[in-house]
Amino acid sequence: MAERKRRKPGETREKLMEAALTLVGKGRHFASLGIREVTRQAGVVPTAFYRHFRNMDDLGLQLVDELGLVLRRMMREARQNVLQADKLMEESVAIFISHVQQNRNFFIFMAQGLAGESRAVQEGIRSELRFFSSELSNDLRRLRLADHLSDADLELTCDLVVRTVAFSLTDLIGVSPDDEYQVDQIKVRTTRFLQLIFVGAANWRTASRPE
Amino acid sequence: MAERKRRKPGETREKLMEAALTLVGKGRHFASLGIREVTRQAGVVPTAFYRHFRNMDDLGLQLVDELGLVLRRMMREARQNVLQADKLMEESVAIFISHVQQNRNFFIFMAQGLAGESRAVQEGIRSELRFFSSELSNDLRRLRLADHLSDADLELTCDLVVRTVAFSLTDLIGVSPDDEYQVDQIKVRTTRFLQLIFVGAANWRTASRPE
DNA sequence: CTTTTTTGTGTACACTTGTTTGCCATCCTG
DNA sequence: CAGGATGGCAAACAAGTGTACACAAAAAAG
Repeated sequence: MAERKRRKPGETREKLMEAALTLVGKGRHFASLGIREVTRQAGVVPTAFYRHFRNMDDLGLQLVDELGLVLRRMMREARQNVLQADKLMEESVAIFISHVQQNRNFFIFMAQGLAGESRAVQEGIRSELRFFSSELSNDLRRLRLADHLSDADLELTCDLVVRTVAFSLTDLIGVSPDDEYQVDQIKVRTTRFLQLIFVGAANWRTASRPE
Repeated sequence: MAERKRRKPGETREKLMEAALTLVGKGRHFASLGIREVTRQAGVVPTAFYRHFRNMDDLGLQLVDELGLVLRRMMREARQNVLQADKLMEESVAIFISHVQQNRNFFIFMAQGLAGESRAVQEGIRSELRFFSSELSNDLRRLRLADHLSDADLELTCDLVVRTVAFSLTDLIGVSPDDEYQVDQIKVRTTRFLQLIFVGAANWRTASRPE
C-alpha cells in the first residue's frame, strides 16, 4: 500500500552501502555496525539486506571494490595534473587531500579497515595500497625521476610514500573537514614527509646502502 | 554459592581488561565488543563490569593508559641496548618487534585505536605517539646524531620514523606471530624504511629545503 | 570486635539483534 | 502479454544486549 517499489534495480544496494559509509562518517566503526542499523539508516526493511549481501563482511568487501574505483580516479587526476616535476609532491598531496575531502567516508572506511575486523577487507585494502605503490613506481620510472635506483629500491621508496600518505588519513579523520587551517597543516606536513623521503632516495645508494 | 570471592582487590578489573585484549587478539575489533561479551570472557558476571568501568569507552581509555606503560618499558630497553650508533636502527626495530610479539594484543589494540570509534581513545593513542616521537628527538640530540638539523626538522624526522614503525603494525597483525620468516621480512623492510628516512635527514638541508 | 565500604553475585526487564518465511509488486525476456 | 526472475515488505522468533536493583561476602576503618 502506501507507496511501494519505485526503485530501479540496484538502488537499494547503493543505499545500503551509502548508509554504512554515512554511519562510518558519523564516527562509528564499521566493525560495530549491525545489519538492522544499516538498513534503518538506509530507510529499508531489514530483510532487504539479504537480497544484496550475505552479511556485513560481504558489504565491506564490496565497499573495498568501490574504494578501488575512487583510488583509480584519484590516480588518473594526479597523472593529468602533475606535469612538471618540481611541484610534484606538493600537487600530489593536494590532490590526495582534495579527494579525501570529497569522499571522506570512503577514506575513513579505508583507514578503519587497515586494522579492521574482517581479514578479507584488511587484505583487500592492503592489496589496493600495493597496487597504488606499484603504479607509482611505474610512473616515476616513466618520468625518469628515479634512474639511479634499482627496481627494488624504487619499490621500497614508493611503498614508504604510500604508507606515509595513508597514515596521514588518521590525522585527517581527527580534524573537522571544514577546519581549513588544520587541514592545511596536515597537507604541508605530509608534503615535507614526502620530500624527506625523496631526498633520502636521491642519496640512497651513494650515501648509505650497508653491504 | 559454590565458591565466592577469593579475589584480591583489583583482580577482576585486570581480568576484564585482559579479557578485552584477548578478544582483540582473537581477531575481534575493540569497537565491536560488548560488555556482556567481555565479562563472559573474563569469567565474571555482567554487572561486575560496572564496579570498574562506566562503559566500554572507559575501559578503552584505561587500556590506553596501560599501553603507555608498555611503550615506556620498550623505550627504556631501547635506550639501554642501543649504544653504538651504527646498528641503531636495526637494533631498535628488533626491540620493537620483540615487544610487539610479547604484548601482541596491546599493539593490535593500538593499531585499531588509531582509527577507532572512540574519539578519546584515538586522541590518547595519538598523544602516546607524539610523546614517543619527542623522546626520540631528545635522544638523538643527546647522542649528537642530528647536529645539522634544526629542532623543527629533527622533530619532523622523528615523527615520520614513529609513523613508519606504527604503520608496520598493520603488517605485523596480518601475519601469524609464529611465522618467523614473514616477521623477519617485516623487520628488515621496516629497517630499510628507517635507513631511507635517515639518509634523507642527513642530506636534508644541504640537498633540498625549498625556500 | 563492630561498622562501613568495597566488590562480586543473582535475578529481572525492556529492548535490539540476526535470520526465516510467506507474500506481492515490479521488471525483464520472449 | 504471458511468465518467470528480481527485489522489496510485514510479521515473527529465539538469542543476545545494556542496565537496574537488592543482597552478601570480604576488606578496610574505627
